[in-house]
Amino acid sequence: MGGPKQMWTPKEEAALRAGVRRYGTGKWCSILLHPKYGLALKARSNVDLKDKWRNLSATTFGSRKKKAKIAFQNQDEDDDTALAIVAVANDDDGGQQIVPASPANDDDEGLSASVDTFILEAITSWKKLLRPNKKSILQHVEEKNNMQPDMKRLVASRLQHLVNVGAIIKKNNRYTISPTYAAAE
Amino acid sequence: MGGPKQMWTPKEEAALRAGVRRYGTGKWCSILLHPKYGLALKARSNVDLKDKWRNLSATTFGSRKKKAKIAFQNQDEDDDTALAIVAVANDDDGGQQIVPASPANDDDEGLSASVDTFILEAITSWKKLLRPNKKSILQHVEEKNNMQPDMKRLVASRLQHLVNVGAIIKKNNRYTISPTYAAAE
DNA sequence: CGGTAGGGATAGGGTTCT
DNA sequence: TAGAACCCTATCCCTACC
Repeated sequence: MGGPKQMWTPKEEAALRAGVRRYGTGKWCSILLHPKYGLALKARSNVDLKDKWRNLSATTFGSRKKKAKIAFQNQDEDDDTALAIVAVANDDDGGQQIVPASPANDDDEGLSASVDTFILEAITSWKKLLRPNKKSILQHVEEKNNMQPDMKRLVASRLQHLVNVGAIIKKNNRYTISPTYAAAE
Repeated sequence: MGGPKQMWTPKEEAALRAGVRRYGTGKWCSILLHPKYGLALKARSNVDLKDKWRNLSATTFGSRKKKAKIAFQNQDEDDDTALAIVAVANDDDGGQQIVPASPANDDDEGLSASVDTFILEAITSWKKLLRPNKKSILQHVEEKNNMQPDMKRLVASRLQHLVNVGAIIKKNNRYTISPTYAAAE
């Protein structure tokens, strides 16, 4: 049987989110039949999709005590309220428009969103004392998102963007989550 | 609640080993449902069993620090001089067939079972003479079971499992049938 | 029989205590 | 520092219900 545990890749998550956007929840087989999403999710079953969606929902709306990354994952309807990152995170096949400051934005949907997520994740999950610098963040993102050689530029770009929108703060070349966002708690 | 730490007693460990021998790893609830083992382990949860088994495995085999996968691929030669813990208690529940539930690959349960048989066979046939080391056992199994290049890994894996379970004892890189286990047969 | 929802079990990483 | 016990939760599995 399959190995130990198949962790979901950012790409798969993106495909799932986009699929739910299009077909709604509970249409797992429909999502798998979609040419694009189905391709990205070819290693997953309908039950897998169901389980993963349950997870995403739980971490998004559930306990706010943990990692801040949960605050930046959004999926359902509009309500792209307080968090700027949310707007970026919601891309799907439906004609998108926002996608700010995305230099290397190609076909790959969800890439910027994933990068943003990982950047925030890197910052929030950093061990107590040290705050990550750009290199540390890049390393984290590359681990999570094993891909593209352009990743360096993309991370730098998204990092700058997140600072610009006030999601994170840069100080002495090190980054922290903006108190405003942390306050969302 | 959950006062201090509840250290595992030898009796509990024995029950766990016997349970794994009967049901295999990853069947923690099954072990707890067993009338006898469950009784001895009534203070433990399925997760406790899983955690304890992980600890036992870790201390029984390599205290090699690196990645488990690397260690797994490197176990060509004998190297570890660990003394297998054999606290196997009164597992008089009748001679149980050695069950599958291999740690690494459980692609074929019957295969693991037969490998176990050959391993035990190899050890017993050596009994009068020298106690076999891993290489000797591998050779025996390969003769009996002409096949797969994966056999090396499989034998090593099953060997570890049998030690874990208390069926055989490893000492100075050589193996013997556990007295307790031999008695049960 | 195929798909879904939900409960529950497991695996593996983290954390805490000694 | 390491090891044992325990916690957290993503993933996987099982069953009932259409």
